[in-house]
Amino acid sequence: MPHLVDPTLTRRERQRESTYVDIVAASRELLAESPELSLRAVAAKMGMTAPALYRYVANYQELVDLVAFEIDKAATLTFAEAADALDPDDAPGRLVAATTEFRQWALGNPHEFAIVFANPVAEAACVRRDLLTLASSGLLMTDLIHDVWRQRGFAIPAIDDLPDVVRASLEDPLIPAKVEDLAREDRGLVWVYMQGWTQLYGVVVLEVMGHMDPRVIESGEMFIDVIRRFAPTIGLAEEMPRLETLIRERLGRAPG
Amino acid sequence: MPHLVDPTLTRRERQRESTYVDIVAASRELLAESPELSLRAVAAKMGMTAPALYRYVANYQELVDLVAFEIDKAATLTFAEAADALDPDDAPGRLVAATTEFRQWALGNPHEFAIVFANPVAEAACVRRDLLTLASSGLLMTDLIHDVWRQRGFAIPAIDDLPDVVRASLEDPLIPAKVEDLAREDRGLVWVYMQGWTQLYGVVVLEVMGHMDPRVIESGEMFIDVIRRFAPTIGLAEEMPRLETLIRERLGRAPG
DNA sequence: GTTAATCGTAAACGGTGTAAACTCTCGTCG
DNA sequence: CGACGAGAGTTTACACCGTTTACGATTAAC
Repeated sequence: MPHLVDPTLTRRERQRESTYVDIVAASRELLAESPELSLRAVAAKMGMTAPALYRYVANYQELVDLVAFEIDKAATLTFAEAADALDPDDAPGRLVAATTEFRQWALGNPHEFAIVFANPVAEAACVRRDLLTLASSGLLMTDLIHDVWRQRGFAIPAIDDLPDVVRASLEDPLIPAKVEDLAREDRGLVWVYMQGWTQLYGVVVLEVMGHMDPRVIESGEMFIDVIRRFAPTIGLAEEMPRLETLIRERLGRAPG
Repeated sequence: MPHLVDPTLTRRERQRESTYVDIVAASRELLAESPELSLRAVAAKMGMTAPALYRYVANYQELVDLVAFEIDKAATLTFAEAADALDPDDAPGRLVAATTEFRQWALGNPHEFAIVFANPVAEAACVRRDLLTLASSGLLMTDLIHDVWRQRGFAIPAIDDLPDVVRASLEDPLIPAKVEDLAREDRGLVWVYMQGWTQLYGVVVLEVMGHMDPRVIESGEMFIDVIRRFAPTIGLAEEMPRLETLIRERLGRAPG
């Protein structure tokens, strides 16, 4: 949990911080009911008038970015928790637990998911400059895949076999990914991560947006199928039966 | 091209039809510039006042549905054209051409794509009762995969091996898929289709929404990678090198 | 040629994001 | 302590949005 009572901050600054927290809280309450997030409604929920919010965000988009960023941060925490419920030595289980939790969260909080996802991805590279490089679900996922690789040592593509533009993207990624502690010859792992992230995000988006047979969504069979098809890529083919039961346990739980 | 001048229609009815066409045209012009589609702007662009539009759609959502439906229809036509540019005997080439065209169109018309995609999928099961069961990109894609199967005869999952809920979904699909002319024991093909559609839609959404390294998007390498990884599922592993050059040719073309 | 459906208008209501000017409450400094 | 100035909030106002209502004009039909 971040900043309890940072004494280096003046009273006004602390008050301002807490107002930011209130803004996010009010926004998320509204999102729990309606898919539309309006600046005026947020202000009203906080007992303020709309123009007052302009002391905290420059415009509506910045409000959305702020909320999206904080949602991502908070959700990532729950994904990490799901992983931490398993043995640290069970990297595959941890990865699968986090991804399943991601899927369950998305289905249970479609509006929050939409605000993080449908956003043009700028995602608050501004406003609150603190904690910006931390959190973000992407970083967690890289970490988890990295752990699987360290424990199971699956084959990763040789970086020189990859297309030029991909290589450039791996050596200096513009997308959240913890990459610094990876030797150049191991950077192919990041490509694997991007492949996996694409698969995962792909199914989940389709499910949340309802672009799939409702019964298939409800059952989670397509989600499992995607994971099953991806498993061999990270050396988890043999372990898949065990992981599948692990997934199905989590699918039963009420999402959210 | 649909209905030239259907003489069974009275003059008023024809006028009304053409107004619908105008509405869609105006909407698409607006979408080409701004991501937001407003009923008032559509009316203004047509030289009408906003309330007049309520003679044609019951509310804003219905306008969106109408436009989304027509966009899907029109876009599907261009996908089909891309396929038809190839030899009818080359089902794999046709499939790949259509999917690549789909991707290029989505990237070139992100707002139109978003309106079709971000929509709760109800997608105008109303308003215009004509041509409703036709078109829809989904149907085209099922057809193309079906052709590949007929020509190449790849292995499809036995329907009885699939989870119950999936089987139910295949026997009576709620999602656009041409399925009637498929024997029960061949219905596993529909599952393959759903898998492929999930993969395709997944990458494209990520690319359009910008949730990927811009350089990777620009190059299309992740798109190609997804197709390459899916190819074996429909028996196209050996043919993939040829298909890949086919894709790359299309990627060069300006999207839109 | 009258009638009635159709298509359009203007006016209005409540909602939105946003800008400007103003007020009040503080923390700071002389 | 008292003045000052920054900060946080208000009110007012504007332009835009979806939507409803009441009212004209056109036009097809009897």
